[in-house]
Amino acid sequence: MTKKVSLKDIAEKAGVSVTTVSIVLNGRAKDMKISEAMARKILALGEKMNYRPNHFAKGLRTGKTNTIGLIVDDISNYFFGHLANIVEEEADKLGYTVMFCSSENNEGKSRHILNMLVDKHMDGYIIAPTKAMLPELEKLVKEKKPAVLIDRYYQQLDSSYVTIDNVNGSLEAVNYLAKKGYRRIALVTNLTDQLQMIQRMEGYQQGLNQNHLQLDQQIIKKIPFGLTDEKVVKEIKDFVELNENKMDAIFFTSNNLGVAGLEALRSIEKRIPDDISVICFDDNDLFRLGMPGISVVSQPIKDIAKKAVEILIQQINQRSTTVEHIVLKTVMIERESVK
Amino acid sequence: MTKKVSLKDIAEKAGVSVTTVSIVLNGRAKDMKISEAMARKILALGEKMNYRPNHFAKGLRTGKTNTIGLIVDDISNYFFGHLANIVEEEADKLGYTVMFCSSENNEGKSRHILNMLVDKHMDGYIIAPTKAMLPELEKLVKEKKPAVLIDRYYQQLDSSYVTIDNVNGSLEAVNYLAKKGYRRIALVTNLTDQLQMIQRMEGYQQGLNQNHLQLDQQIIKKIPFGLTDEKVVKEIKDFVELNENKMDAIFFTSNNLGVAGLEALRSIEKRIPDDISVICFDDNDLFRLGMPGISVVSQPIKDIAKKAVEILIQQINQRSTTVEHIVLKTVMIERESVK
DNA sequence: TTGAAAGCGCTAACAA
DNA sequence: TTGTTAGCGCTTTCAA
Repeated sequence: MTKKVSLKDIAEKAGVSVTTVSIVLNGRAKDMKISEAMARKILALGEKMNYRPNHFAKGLRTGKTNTIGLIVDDISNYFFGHLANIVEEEADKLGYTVMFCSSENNEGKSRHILNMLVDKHMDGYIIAPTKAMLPELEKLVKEKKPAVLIDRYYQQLDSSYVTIDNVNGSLEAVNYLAKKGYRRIALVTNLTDQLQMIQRMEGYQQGLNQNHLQLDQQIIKKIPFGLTDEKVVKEIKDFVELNENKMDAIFFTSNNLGVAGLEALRSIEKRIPDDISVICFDDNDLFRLGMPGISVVSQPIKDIAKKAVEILIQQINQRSTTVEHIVLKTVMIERESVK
Repeated sequence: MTKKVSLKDIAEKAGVSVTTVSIVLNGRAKDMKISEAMARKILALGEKMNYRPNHFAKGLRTGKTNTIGLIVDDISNYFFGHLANIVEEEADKLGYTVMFCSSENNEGKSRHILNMLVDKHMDGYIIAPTKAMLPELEKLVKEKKPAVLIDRYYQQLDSSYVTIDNVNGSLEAVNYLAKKGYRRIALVTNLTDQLQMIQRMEGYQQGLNQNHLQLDQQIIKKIPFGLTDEKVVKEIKDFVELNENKMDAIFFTSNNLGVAGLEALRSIEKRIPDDISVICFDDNDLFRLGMPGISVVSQPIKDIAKKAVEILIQQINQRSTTVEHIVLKTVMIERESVK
């Protein structure tokens, strides 16, 4: 009862060799021309004895784990949490479980967790990459390990990825504000060289250009990663207070920044949209249901996740080496934060 | 370069046996009285050759995976996402990775994922249990596999758990409303026999009693699990519209219900707190920063997660069989949703 | 149509 | 202080 049932146990009971049992239990009875009767008997026995294959042994032989590794910035973040949810759901349908790690956008941890996952022989990886992972990622790519990047990618890395059109998303946001007559559109983003942020910044600049607005460094705030939530709020608060007469709208380039931004604005009693208008990259419950609702550039999270899993599993199964670059569209959702 | 380095490779290079290498690389050189020089040499070689132990082989021998399984309702949920984040962080500090699955409060999936995790030999489990898992859980407990339940537990299961004082949390919420003069406090909860919900219901009833209020089934709504978000909103909307003159406040017993509730109330243009007051079990960004802020009974998510990991790892390491029952306190946070 | 045997990489008992 | 060896449970030649 308590002892684990192995192939050998079944083989003994059935009076056959482990080989035969292995073949049958792996559904290759037909291929190997095992007799119907034998196959049925073994299958029944496996069922009855509640045989569960030993993944270690299997893995040791085959190198397969049926596990995919997921690395995100922070699983408690709205975007990544929802993404992880779909990834797990899709993976589960295909018989995979997922191991997740949060990089926390932290150099040390980034490197370390990817190594950890590689050591544990994931069959494939879905990764929101970090600069510190680059060497490891290059190794993965060189060894043709299945991997799909999400949210951002690195040009020098010849790897599949699924992202969104960040430039255009930002551009739309700025155009939208400009059309409403805003001329002094502030930007709150992260201090980083991660591509998605660079691109959102790029879209912002293009937007200003298209609308003949001057880029003003004074109303651009870049917040480093790794600060506590309170710190971020404080930074934004100080930034707005210092420059309030120089801005009439603020564009937050992420979920997190937007949430912190709302908190900051509230703390200095700025009313949205009366005192200042707000728009944000990424959606969440607060933006959707808070008063006022916050206009956003939303990402198709479900599609991103599904596509990433799809591509990854394809790579795993067929060892297809075609590198896929998927760029999905964002959707502007107008709410009440811009008047 | 591309070939994996094994103990044997190192042994050959060092001119010793694999045993010696194994011992040294596992940090047991001192115990086994391996000579300093030898140890240093092997260590250096391991480093240089970039040795990475094969987890399959190790697992096959030792049964250890250095992985813990985490089962939550839904990783994209605020409560569980934040919980998972801390679990992963704490586990990582101790050299463990975490495999997560969302049960989605779905019978079939519940059973299936627990089996999947067991098959993959997690060293331990942190589980928000579901009724469908009960047989499997009993087996786990009987076999003394390290496991800690969170959020809820089952009386018949002699297992460690970390929860909060749900009864008292609800009681405080009702008392708070009653003190403010509310007499017709509606309840929106889930149709389930999960303990945390039963207890929150219990606290609600006690609260009514203590304040000499009548329990009125008409203003109690129990929403089944598994509905789409839209469906939940619809249910709440209908419920409120049908009974609006019978209620002056609503108590939502979870995060999800609260969010859906706000959406429902907005859709029928009920103003909080002018038309109706609202209080919710669980906190989140929307409640904290939305206008108006929603008063909540908040859970100490960090403490729950940390405690769960702590207990679990203790069990894993010392195979301590002492079953621990931790019940943490909730904190009422007053905001503007009750006037 | 089935079986014997090797071996994946590691650890631990036992020997030396 | 170090080495020999068996074996964890499985898959896969190769042989029968």
